[in-house]
Amino acid sequence: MIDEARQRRLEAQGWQVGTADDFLGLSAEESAYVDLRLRLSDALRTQRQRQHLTQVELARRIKSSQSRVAKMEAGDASISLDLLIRSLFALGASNRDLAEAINGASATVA
Amino acid sequence: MIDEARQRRLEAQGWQVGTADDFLGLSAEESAYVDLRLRLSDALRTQRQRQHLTQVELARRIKSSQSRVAKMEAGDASISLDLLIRSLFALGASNRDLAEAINGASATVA
DNA sequence: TGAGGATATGTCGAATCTGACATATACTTC
DNA sequence: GAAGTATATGTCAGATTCGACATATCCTCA
Repeated sequence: MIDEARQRRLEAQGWQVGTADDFLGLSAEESAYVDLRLRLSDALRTQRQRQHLTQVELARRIKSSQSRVAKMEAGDASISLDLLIRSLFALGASNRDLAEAINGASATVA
Repeated sequence: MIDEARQRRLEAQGWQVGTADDFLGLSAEESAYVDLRLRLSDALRTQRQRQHLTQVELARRIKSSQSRVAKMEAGDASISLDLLIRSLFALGASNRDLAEAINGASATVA
């Protein structure tokens, strides 16, 4: 079942999903927001790997740490959209690239 | 001169631009980031007005305050992309809408 | 003129996010 | 299986962003 896998991934990333408001109870805004984060996470990892950079190298470039980069790519809840988007720009992404990452292929799990 | 007007707007919004690194010295990442914020600000105001909502009403909807909404629309530096994007979603924006706001008409001043 | 609604600006303590670091796990290559 | 390299996870103090509130400015209409 798709939703189970997705819920597991979301919960692993620190989203409170399973309690009072069951997963399917996420409001449209909430799920749009979470989905956006996953898309950007994926885009970040893809771009970094495409450029043959290690997490350490990217971290240095954005004046952050390897652990932050790992968390960005994992979709960790402690990472802001600001940091994700700044990082994509640091990898040379344009507005067009960003728009494509947001609007392109689904970030859905499984 | 375009850049003067833009610099004034940026400085008014709290970006440190005029000191050591002159405006034209903003790195590609920095100006992409600032430009993105302006685009989202504009999109937010446009969408709010299109829906005939006051700042107070939007604030209530996103569980924030009128002053935050005003600052969002002003491109104030104390506002995160997270809040801006969450607000757009709260106004019913889709990923496609968001992508268009990011990739569409320039947010350049004057 | 002035009352009322909408928006702008400044400030605050609380909440969230940050970089850094330590440490763990995973995968090669020897 | 040790050493080396890459990535993942947990924690923390300091920085940033938050909602809320007070207050100011700007319109419009009577």
